[in-house]
Amino acid sequence: MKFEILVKNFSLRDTLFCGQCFRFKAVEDGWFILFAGNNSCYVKQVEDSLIFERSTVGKNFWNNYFNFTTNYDEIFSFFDGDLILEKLAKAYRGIRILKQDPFETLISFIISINNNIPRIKNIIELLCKQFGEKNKNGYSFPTAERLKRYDLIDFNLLKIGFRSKYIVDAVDRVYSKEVDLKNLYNLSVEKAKEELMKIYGVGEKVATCVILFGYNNMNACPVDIWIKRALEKYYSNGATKQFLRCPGVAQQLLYYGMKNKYI
DNA sequence: GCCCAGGGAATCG
DNA sequence: CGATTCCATGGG
Repeated sequence: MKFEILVKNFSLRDTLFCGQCFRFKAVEDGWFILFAGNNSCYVKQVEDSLIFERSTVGKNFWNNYFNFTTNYDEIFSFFDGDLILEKLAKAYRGIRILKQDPFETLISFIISINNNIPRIKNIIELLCKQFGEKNKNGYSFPTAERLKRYDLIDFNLLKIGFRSKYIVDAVDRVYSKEVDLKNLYNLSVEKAKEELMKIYGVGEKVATCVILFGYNNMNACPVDIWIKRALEKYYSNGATKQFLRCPGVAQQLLYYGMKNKYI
């Protein structure tokens, strides 16, 4: 399928590179191959137009995935009065928090534990190639049903390392619905965290990433090493009221700003 | 050889 | 409770 979505104050590049998602690849001439769950497309931004080709799914899916129905101009204006967030909001106003698939987000951020982004991307790509289903642009992200067929030894072949046992436990609990991922929408951060942290290997950080990136709960605020550094540097007296108006986006701006050495 | 990466569990005081 | 240590792997 081929179509176009008109966008305003949006940056495909910043949205993809700001560290929230892992399954995309720059091809040529500004095009990206983008995967989300079992869907995929070729996508390219030309000014205020987002062009899709070879999409496996209609434009409603991507409209939702990119969160285009949410007013981000308003969210960024929440930060007025906080000098750091103001500066970041101006530079990175094109960022959107994606609405990713909860299971894909869960497994991806388990893989992210004490790991770096290029390696996380590699492992996830291998995981899809090994255990996903082939489609016209590549491979789907394997479902819990599919991953249920494999064990520690299979995952270790992908160099997942000590995280393999965490994935096995996550697949078990999701498949058995002891942790029912469909029930976590619209829960408070604390309640959702309580559920997700039943999984061996899922702590505060991974849980809040799933709640933010998989359930689009803007109150979730994952704290990794970069956010820790940013908080020490700029918020040693605690978060500002502006920060607390949208912790999810504030956190994403700080992460991207720190990694880019922009702040 | 060292240190680090979108951390978490186990152990110890 | 907080602090420390171990966990696999690859890049710098």
